[in-house]
Amino acid sequence: MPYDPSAFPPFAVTVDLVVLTVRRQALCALVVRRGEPPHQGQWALPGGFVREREDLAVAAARELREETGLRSREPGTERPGVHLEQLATYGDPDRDPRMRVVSVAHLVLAPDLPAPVAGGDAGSARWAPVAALLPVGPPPGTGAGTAGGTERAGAPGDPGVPRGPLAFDHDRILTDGVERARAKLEYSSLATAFCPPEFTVGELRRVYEVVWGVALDPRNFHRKVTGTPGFLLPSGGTTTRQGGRPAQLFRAGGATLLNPPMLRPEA
Amino acid sequence: MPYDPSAFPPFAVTVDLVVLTVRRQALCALVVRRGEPPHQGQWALPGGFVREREDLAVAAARELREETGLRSREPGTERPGVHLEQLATYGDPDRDPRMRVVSVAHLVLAPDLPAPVAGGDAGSARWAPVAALLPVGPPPGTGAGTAGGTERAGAPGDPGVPRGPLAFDHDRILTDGVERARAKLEYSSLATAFCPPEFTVGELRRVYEVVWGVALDPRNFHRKVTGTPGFLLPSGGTTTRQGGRPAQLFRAGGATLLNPPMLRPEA
DNA sequence: ATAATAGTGTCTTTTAGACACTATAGA
DNA sequence: TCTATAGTGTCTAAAAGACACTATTAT
Repeated sequence: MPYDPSAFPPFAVTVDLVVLTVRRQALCALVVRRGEPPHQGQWALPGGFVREREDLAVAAARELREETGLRSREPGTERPGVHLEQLATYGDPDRDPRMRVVSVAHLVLAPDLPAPVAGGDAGSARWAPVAALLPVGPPPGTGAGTAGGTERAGAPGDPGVPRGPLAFDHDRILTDGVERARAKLEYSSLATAFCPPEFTVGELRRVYEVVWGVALDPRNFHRKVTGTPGFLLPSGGTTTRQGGRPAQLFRAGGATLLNPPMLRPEA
Repeated sequence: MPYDPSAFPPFAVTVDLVVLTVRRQALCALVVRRGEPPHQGQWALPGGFVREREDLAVAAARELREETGLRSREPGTERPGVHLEQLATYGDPDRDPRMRVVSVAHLVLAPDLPAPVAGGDAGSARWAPVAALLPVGPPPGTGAGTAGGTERAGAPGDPGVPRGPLAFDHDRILTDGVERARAKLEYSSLATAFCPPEFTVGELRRVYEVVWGVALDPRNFHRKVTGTPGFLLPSGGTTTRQGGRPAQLFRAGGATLLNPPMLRPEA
C-alpha cells in the first residue's frame, strides 16, 4: 500500500450527467453540443471537472445548476426538487484522447419543464428523445398500443433533433442511466420524480408507459398505485387537464420503496 | 467546458474491494490490517492505486489477485471464477487526510475457500464476520430460527477476530456492498457465486439464509429454485456431505436474471 | 348524442407461504 | 431404532391480469 504522493499517477475527475425527463410522450435526455475537438459538433452529456475540495454529489448538483438551471433541492420550498443519484464510474484509459479522465456519472430525473432549459453557461443544452440518441438502445419493448416511447423523428424539416452517436463513451453512460431508471421504477416510487408536484394517476401511468415503452392497463394500474401504502397522497384537488372525467390530484407519498413492486410486463 | 490540462485539480484514483464470502454460517468480508498511519492498526478493505493506463475493472481484478490470490476469471477453466462488479465511488474531499483520493469501490463475491486467503503482498488479509465489523449494520433481520447471520464473537480467548470500525470511510463502503449483495440475491442468480462449482439446493439455501439473516422454508425454497428456468443445471451426481438423504448436485445455469425473483421475507 | 378519461367490481390465473408426508442416508 | 436432510404434494392467501361496467367531463 504505497501512499507516497509522488508514486501515484495523476487523474482528472469529472462528473457527467444523465438528465432524463418525459415530454411529449417520449423519454428525453439533456444533451449539449460540443464546440471544440474532440468530437466537435457532436452531442454530449453535460458535465465538468470536480473541484479541488468538492464532494462528488456536490459537483454533480453544481453542474446541473450551471448547465440547466435545475436544482437538486429547492431551498426553502416544499418542492422535493429533482432526483439525483450516483450512477457509475467510467475510467477506460482511452475514453478521452487528451488525458486520463475518470468520470463519475450521475443520474437525474426531472419533471417536464414549462420553460425550456435555460439559465446555464452552456447555452446549447437541449432535450432530445432517447430513441433518437440510441437508435438500437436497450429495447423499449416497441410497445404495441398507445405507448409513445419510440418516437424517432421530428418533422422532416426540423433541423435540430439531436441524434447520436454521442461523444466519448456517452452512449454507454446514457444507456446505463436509462436502464437504471427503468429498473428503479419497478421497486421504488421514483416515477413521481418525473411528475410535477401535483399529478393524476393517469399522468403517473404515462410516465411508466413512456419509460418502459409498454402499454399498461389503466384500471389495474390505478388500483395498484392507489393501493400501495405511502406511494400517493391525495392532495384534495381535482383536474380536468387531461380531458374526460375530472381526476383526483396526488402528491408523492413518503414511501421510497414499493412493496409489492410494480413489475414490468414481459411478453 | 474548460479542458485546459493545467486547469483541473489532480486526484489520486484508487480501487477498494468489498470481498464477501459465506463461511462457518456467517457472511464474511476480507480485511487487511493497516501497518502505517493514518488509522494504523485498524482494519481496512483491500485496495490500491489505479495505474497509469489501467481500466477500473482491470485494476480491481489486479488488486484482488495481488492481495488475495483470487482470480476474477480463471483462464482456460470451466470455473466461472468469482463475481466482480463495480459498486460505487467515494470522493469526499476529507476521506483521506493525506490527499485527495477518489476511490472506485468494487464488489466481489467468492465461494468459501478451502485454503486461507494467501499468495498476496498483503500478508495480513483475513476473513472477518461482517457482523463483527458492522455491529449496528443494515439489519440482518436477527433471523429467528436456524440462520446464523449474527454470529458476533469468537471464543473469548480468540485474539484475532477483526472488529470495526474500519479505517477511512470503509464502514460505509462495506455497508453499501453488503446491501448490494443482499438486494441482488433477490432478482439475480448471484447466490451461486458464493457456492463451489457443484452444490446442493440446501447449500444454496444456506447462502440465502446467511446473507439475508433469515430462515427460509427448505421445501418452498427447493420448489422455487428448481422451478426457475435457467437457474440450476443438474450435474448428475449426488452428495451426502450434509448428512441425511443424498442430495442432487447442481451447477449454476445460464440465467443471470431471476424471473420471478426470490423476494426477501419482510415480517 | 359521442368521445375521452377516471374509477370500481369481479373473475381467473399465478405465485407465495404453511405444512403434511415420503425418501434415504448415518449413528 | 432415531435423527438429519432431501424432496413432493396439497391447501390457502395474496397478487397479477383481463375486462365489464359506471362516472363525469368536453364537444
